[in-house]
Amino acid sequence: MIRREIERLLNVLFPAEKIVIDSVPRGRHGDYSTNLAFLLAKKKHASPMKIADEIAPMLKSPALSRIHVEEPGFINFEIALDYLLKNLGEGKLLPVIKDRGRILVEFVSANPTGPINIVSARAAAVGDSLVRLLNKIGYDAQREYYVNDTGQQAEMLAISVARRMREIAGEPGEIPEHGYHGEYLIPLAREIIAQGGMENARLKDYAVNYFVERHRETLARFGVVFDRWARESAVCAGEYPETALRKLRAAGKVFEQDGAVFFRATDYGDNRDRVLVTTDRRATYLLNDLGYHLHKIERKYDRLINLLGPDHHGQIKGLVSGITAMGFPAELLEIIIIQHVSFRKDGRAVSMSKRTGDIFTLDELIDQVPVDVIRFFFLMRSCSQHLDFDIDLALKQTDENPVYYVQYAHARIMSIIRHGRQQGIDIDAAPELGLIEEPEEIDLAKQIGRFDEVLEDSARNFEPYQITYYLIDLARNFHYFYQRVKVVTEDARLSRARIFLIEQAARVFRQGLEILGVSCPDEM
RNA sequence: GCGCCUGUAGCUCAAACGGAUAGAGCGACGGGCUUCGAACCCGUAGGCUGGGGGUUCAAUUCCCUCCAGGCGCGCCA
Repeated sequence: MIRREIERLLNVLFPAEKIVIDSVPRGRHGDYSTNLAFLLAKKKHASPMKIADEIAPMLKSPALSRIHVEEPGFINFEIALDYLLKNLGEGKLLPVIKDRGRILVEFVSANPTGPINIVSARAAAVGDSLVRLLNKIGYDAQREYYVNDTGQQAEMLAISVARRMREIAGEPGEIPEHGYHGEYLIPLAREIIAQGGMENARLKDYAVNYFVERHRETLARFGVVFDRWARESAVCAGEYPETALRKLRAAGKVFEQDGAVFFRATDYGDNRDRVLVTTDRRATYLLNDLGYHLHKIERKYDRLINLLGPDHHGQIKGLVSGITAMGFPAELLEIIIIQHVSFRKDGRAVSMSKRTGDIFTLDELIDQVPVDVIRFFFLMRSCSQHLDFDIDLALKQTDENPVYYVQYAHARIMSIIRHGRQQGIDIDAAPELGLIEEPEEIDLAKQIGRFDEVLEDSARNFEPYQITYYLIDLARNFHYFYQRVKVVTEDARLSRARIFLIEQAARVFRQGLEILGVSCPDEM
């Protein structure tokens, strides 16, 4: 909340500059600093120090107690504690700005041909938290799941299931090489047999729906509920792919070659042109996907965000250039690649290939590790980082496990407040904020006041992990504070003021963990 | 071969848009409970940020190049 105040202050005076506000390194004076003097120095051909000295006296705000200049030209700002505490008291914790816009986040979208694997699970955690975050700060964000229920994959699924059914009946039958070999098809095959079997076309739909339902259940166990399950078949039925093709053709970006229809993706920097319609007149995945995105755009979102697995980065160029070619701004679509998860158990890497059937599914993971821990671990890394998931560490209920570290801080606060109440502290009385003056208290208050900045940054970068880091850091800060400052003492007024402070910390833990989709118990 | 991602302490990772002395956790070593929850806290050791060049007042961050690892390069999805 302070940073925004400084931004406002500087923007009024220097609206043309691209001002950066940083936090000041530890051991130096101040809380925030700006590079403004360096920017102006270049234009005015003066020394940054001189300019900083000129600007500093012009800056005045109730949010700032002190402004001073440091070599080689930084302007440092110190937070006015009374302003900070007063704002915390008024509940200004979240950077809520009304009507920021409508955002659609599409994620997981696992093919309905088998269980949800670990990379998709990570996407589920990230996507869900992203939506929670965006909604919390004033966007209208929704979760969407795209079901690829047409094309060769679905056919192959039906064939594989049929083979499994024959196998159960005692007839020999190999599953084709590109079919699905996983044993997870066996229960489905039995289910269909129990219903007296069914012809091929119905079997395909049945199998697809079976997995869509499994996915829905698994994700619900994981705490992720989608607002909408879009079907590729429905998109096709609505003739969206045809419309996409027409738009591309109108833009002059379509040509025919060897009996197939191509999109001139190379015009947009792709390394080759992409097939839209095959020689046997079938729409490719790209064309259907472009149609699907037309469908999204038609629903009037200000922003479309897609989370994709690392093996899909090859298709980004095609999709983005297609959207651009159809006449939509490239910024409309934001694609985030969620990098791989390598998974270790008993010091051994576990393979996740769907083809071999040696799969580590989200369900299996949830069976072994608490959902709180899984989600927290998935949100501890930037999406662009490969993630090492150590299941042995995840299972530890000790201080090594950061989830409990954060939850413990909150439980501890709630315990102190209970204790305070027992000691007769009037929790409902207005706190005298002026009594807060110990350095540990001030540090804690300042860090609490940064929550809104973390949410802003996190939302701008689409990286919920920044919140995770912040919460761990806040927990550390609180535990340190706790060790040095006694909250509940004989001094009732002081106790009340300190309880106010830790109440604010507890609020941040609750809000933050809620965004991560992790529980926040009062006792543990 | 082309494209994307990654390389920071023994291990796992931070450091948004270039900013000041590169920070945490785990592991190692040494301390701290008659006091609000020790699932906690404090201290010490540990770094040519993969190598080399460049741009800049300022580079872990941007550019070039090399090295190493991961992934992707179908008229599959």
